[in-house]
Amino acid sequence: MVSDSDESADLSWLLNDDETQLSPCIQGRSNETVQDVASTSSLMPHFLAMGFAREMITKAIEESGDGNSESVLDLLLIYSSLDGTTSRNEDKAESDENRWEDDASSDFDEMDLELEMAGQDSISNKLQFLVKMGYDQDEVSSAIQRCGENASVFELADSIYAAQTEKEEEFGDCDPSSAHEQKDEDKYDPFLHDHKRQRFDDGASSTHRNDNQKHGHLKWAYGRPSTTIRRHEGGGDDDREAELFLPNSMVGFGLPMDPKRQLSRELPDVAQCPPFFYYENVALAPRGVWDTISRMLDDIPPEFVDSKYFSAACRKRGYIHNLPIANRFHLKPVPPQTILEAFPSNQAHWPEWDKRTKFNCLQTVVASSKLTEQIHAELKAHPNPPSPDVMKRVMKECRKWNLIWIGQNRVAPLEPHEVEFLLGFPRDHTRGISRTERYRSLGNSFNVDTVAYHLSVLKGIYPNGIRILSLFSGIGGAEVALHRLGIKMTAVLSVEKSLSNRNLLNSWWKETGQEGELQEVDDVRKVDDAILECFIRRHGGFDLVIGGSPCNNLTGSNRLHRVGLQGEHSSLFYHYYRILSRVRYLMGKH
DNA sequence: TCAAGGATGACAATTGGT
DNA sequence: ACCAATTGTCATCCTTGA
Repeated sequence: MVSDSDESADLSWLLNDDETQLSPCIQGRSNETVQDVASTSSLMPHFLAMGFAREMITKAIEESGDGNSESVLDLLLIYSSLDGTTSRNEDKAESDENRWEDDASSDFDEMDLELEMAGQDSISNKLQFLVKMGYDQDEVSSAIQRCGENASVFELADSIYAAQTEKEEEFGDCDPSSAHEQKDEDKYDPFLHDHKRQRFDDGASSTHRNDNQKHGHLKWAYGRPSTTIRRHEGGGDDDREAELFLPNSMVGFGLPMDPKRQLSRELPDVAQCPPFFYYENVALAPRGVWDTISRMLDDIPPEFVDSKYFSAACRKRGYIHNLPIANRFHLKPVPPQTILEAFPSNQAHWPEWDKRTKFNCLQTVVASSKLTEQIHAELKAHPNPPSPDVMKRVMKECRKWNLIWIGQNRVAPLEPHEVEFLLGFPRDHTRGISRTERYRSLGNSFNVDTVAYHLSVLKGIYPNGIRILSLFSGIGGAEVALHRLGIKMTAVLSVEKSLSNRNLLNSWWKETGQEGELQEVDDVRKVDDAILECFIRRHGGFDLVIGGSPCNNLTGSNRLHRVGLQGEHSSLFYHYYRILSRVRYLMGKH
């Protein structure tokens, strides 16, 4: 129930201490240029808070020349999208073997070298970066002219796409009469291109960026701590009901059974054109990560959802998408909502002092036998029920490792098929690969019921089938969700690095008798215009671009390399952005 | 395949001050 | 009673070396 009028209210109360610390930098952005040394040094904590490495920031500040925070950010994002490793510049002289494993990366390496040589010229950097991303050089040049030299790479990419859209309009590819319907969210037209682009057209990019930044906080109001919001909403009985909609309950735009769920929202103009896209990642990422992701994906605020409202296991995730949100429906049959409903046979051994009703997030690894044996030994040695101290220790491990009771005083991790069940996959979906692999692939996957709830709106829109680009497909959570929704997949381009996962998806595709064409690619970095254009020529385009990029460097479970979006794996997010941009451009061209 | 390995951030509860 | 600061509790799509 976060309406626009609420959002436009005074939001200074949303800013916590960390954010007030950032304000000098944000203010710095609103100035045309920030050249004094004091302001430049203030950029460091700002970008550190965004998750960039210190060396990378130092390099970016040096190379940006003018110390303008916006050009520094551009450089940082360019570095990040080139390679996650921040130390690579010191390693320049060394061999390249540990950087990219395949040929697809070689042009990025060249690009990096060129960046080195280009030195101070950030305009040239941007131009080269965008050309390397696949944009036409002339188009980039005119975009720089339109947006000004200070425009960020996002704005430039955005502007190029806008120009394409407008060109398309001139050729009459789009029916202007349908433009009147776009206000009506319930009648979302997936083929409606937006013509009223004015976000970056006046060239005052830095002030716009500033507005976007502030707006970002506005839109994130529902993502803030409930204590603050509750205070804001005032007292009375409404508080009880309001809690359902509060951010920390992570219900997104509302649950299926909730009559007061939000039914419409205002999407940025740029997001109101095909294809639909759906992006997923862990909700509890380091500070600033979702801000960056959101900024790159049309400034759409994430929909944070905990899958505990859809299954017997928690799964806190953020989803950024441009799907309509009215008329969502729940996948049938509705899965068991509690642990004991899911596994009734374990009730006999479940001690009454284990009050869990939901599992925590299902992870990629499970508890060792040593741990479960320790617990067994400890409980056996103590009276029943055990002392509060023992009880507390046991419960801590049970919660941490999602253990279930399989006998008197005996606990065990979930079996792979039980994890499949909890996540909404068919039984033995991952069978055939090693046990360890199964846990890892499942732990990295979607919760099918949650994703299907979001995707259910597509059923009415595409009665004849859907063409999808599935990035980071994994074991095919998106495909399974669409299949279970009864949405026919006429063509799928699936990108997944793991061979065993690709094999799984392939077998599932055949076993379930899919009539559509499944094309598999092994690396997002190999997805170029040629591949995309080939698919588009063959099938006419994409209806949905879906995927969740690696969370390895974002999740709290990673004790060693939780370094944020620029991490080795998580930086692949930028390829999601790149590919989505290319798909939009190429579809506009055809 | 197993076992061992903390840090970060959200939130609740508490404290301490006015 | 209120606000701010502090402390406590809890959860987290994991990596590495053996």
